Amino acid sequence: MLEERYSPHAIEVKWQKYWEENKSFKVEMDKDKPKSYVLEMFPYPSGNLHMGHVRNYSIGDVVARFRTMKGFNVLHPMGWDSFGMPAENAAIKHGIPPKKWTLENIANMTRQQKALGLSYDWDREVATCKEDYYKWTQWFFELFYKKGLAVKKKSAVNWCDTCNTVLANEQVIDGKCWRCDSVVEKKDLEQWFFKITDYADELLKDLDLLEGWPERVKTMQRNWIGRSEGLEFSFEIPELQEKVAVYTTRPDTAFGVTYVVLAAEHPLVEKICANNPKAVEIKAFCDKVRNQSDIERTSSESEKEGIFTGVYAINPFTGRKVQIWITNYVLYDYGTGAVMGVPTHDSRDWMFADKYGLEKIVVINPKDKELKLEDMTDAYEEKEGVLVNSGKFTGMEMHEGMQAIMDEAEKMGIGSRHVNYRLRDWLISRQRYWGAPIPIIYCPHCGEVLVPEDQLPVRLPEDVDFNAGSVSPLATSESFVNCTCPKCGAPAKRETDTMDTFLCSSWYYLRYTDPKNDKAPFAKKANQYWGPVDQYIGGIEHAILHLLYSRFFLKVLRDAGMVDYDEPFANLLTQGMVIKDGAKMSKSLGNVVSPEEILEKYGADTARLFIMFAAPPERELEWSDQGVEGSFRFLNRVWRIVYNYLPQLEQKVTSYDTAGLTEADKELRRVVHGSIKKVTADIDKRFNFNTAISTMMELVNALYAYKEAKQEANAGLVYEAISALLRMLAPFVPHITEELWRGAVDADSSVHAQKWPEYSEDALKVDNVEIVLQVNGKVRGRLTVPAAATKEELEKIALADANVQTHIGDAKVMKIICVPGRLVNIVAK
RNA sequence: GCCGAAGUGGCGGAAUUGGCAGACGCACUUGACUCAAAAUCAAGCGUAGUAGCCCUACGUGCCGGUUCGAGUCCGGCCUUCGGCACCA
Repeated sequence: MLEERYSPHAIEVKWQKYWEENKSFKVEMDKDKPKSYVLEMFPYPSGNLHMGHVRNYSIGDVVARFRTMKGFNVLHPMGWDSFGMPAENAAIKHGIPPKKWTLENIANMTRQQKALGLSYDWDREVATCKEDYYKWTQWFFELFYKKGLAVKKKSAVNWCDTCNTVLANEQVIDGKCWRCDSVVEKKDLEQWFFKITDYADELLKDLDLLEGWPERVKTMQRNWIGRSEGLEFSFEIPELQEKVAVYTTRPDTAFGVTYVVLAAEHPLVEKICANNPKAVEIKAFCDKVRNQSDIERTSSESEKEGIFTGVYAINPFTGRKVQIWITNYVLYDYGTGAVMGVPTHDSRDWMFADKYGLEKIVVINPKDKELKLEDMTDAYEEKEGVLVNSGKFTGMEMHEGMQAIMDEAEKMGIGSRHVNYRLRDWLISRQRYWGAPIPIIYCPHCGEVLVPEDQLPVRLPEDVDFNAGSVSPLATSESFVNCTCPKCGAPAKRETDTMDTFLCSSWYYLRYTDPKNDKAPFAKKANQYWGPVDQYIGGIEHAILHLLYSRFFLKVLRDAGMVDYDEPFANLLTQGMVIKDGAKMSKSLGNVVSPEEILEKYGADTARLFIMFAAPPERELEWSDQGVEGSFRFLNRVWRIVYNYLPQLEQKVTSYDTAGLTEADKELRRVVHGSIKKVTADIDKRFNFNTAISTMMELVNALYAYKEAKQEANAGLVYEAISALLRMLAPFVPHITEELWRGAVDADSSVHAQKWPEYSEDALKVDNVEIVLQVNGKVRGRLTVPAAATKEELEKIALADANVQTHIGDAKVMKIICVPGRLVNIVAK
């Protein structure tokens, strides 16, 4: 029996319990049904859900429930990205073991998620910190290792002193640590890398396949990968009997080279210093540059500095002797770590040449004029022009010259065409405790040895000192470090670093397809059925990090034959932030609204409805307490109208005779079917949940208007309207619709097990339409005409209109434009 | 500097293919109900002119263009947000 008043808490608890006990959202493979894999980015178990989570999960839940009703077999799982620093910090600060802290947080956040009424298959839950998960993370490390994609190498890496660990390039934002904002230092260390650069070209190219991704995210990834094409060629250094290779994207300016610059770390520096009277000075300069932080070094505003080495190189194209300099503005780890200096056509070189009085030669002229050095105030960098002062290439158009000079370099054997990427290899080792240990053993005889597969997982020890400093806390556990070599049995030592948590999250979406498998990370069959993710939903902050790493991971697995598609996420929706008073919710601003507080006051359905209604999903969402109030009001309105129509619904009349409908009936029927058409398209094609909801509000308004109409309600029509309304609202507000469905439509079935409603074209038809009368494009009147009116009839009616005639006045009618069903426009002069 | 997204009432936002700008909601105003208030139901609500309706003019960041007709298309700017940036 349906209560007269809507009381959210009682019904929400009731249906949540029912769904849980009945495992209502459990799914299995079913070859007879089309599948859909809907996934929200799994959270870090920080302890409490925030509004961003609620938004993320509400969007996912609407999509999942909608597709289920549309007949898809929907995979909609949830899990935990549960390794990471906060757990370790809790251990350091409060002495709570990371595992305990993490599991308690997971328990609390799971409770909060369940209170939102989300349709997850909880049997598929994964947590990356659990042994049955990180065992496979380690297994993947071994796979990458065997394929030569996991390598240990020494290089200058990013070090965060606050977090006591190295960081990947992607985790350094503006020279600062992504997590704690401390300035990152460079350190020369031997570390484990994943060779993501091997896949740079494919990661770039395949972005074109991702039609269902936002342009913004693809652009960010393109920028990050940073592909450039150019020429790599060498200058001879006769006095050292050496060569120095440079990389340039402007080979057309090769005849304008007046000097060569090296990065301070360049290996030639040492040779240059041997028997060099300026050796002490040069070394001091290089030390100074190397000690600058990345921020100082790479800021384009900072002063360019350099020192002349006293050594010369020969430009292979001109035979000219040019000075070799060392500077702070050349990056050692991009290209060859050395650059040719062309002051006239590169503004950085211009500044440098000005400062140190180096020669300038014009080698490109704009198409229509001649450059004169004395008139120039900066380099000419435009991408069009004609070569001059360039030997046999003089007179060539710039792009033609570029190709010709590259051909020449290849012919001369001094260089070749080359592609460079900004993307660097992914540094995956971390000197931290709460992560998956790297499954490597160092043996004094055999060297680096993988832990045999049957000995995985390498378990995290518990007897560690979390304040170990610049080494991983794992190094303080004797029982962990000391082991025997799997190959020769000699005493050996374990690797003590753990893996970047982004590695754990690079494959979790695959585990969901087969979460309990203890023979493999997932069965190929399960993945063939469920994969790839059809709709991925998450924050834009992962545009590069997680989304790039996952794409890389999947391509490696594809090449290993484990999956047979190219991209992990076919469609991506990046939701906007939830803000209040114009700013991101934060403790320091005091503008945080906690989900629990809203749930307590209004219930989950109101919270979900408001979040879906207040803004389109990709945009920022401005929190409004009054808006929440409005959503609550709407749900009450829905409740009341259903309650009001109980007498009609109880007759169980489920059909009606279309011939016997009154005008009011027809109008309601038209709104019902029009709503079904629009709501379906808004959810399915456009993800415009806000307009879907506004359409349903209009439907509710129409039901109120129908109630006011001076006639008896048509029970069959009312049944159709209420039944469609509840089904369409069900993905958004699952509890209230379930209660109303069972109480007013069908006590024995769940609204969530129903088919999505369908509309009939026939019901959309109208007898009369209102058309707009225009004179010269301006609206001068409105008329209701039969929908079937012909062009000729419309023209006649339009010309007869009094106001239209006033506006035509004495002018002559030139022509009449008729858009049936919309307007008549009279062009008069 | 390069790349991307966006600019519409007091506010959040609609207008999907070039065809009535402002759907829906919030806020506000009024009426009904009530002793009263809340809740609810009904109505109004871009700006200006008009007591008021009708009506008229203006109105989607700015300037221009195409078109019978432009929030929407084209050219040129401005502003805001986001990404990359000494990447040769």
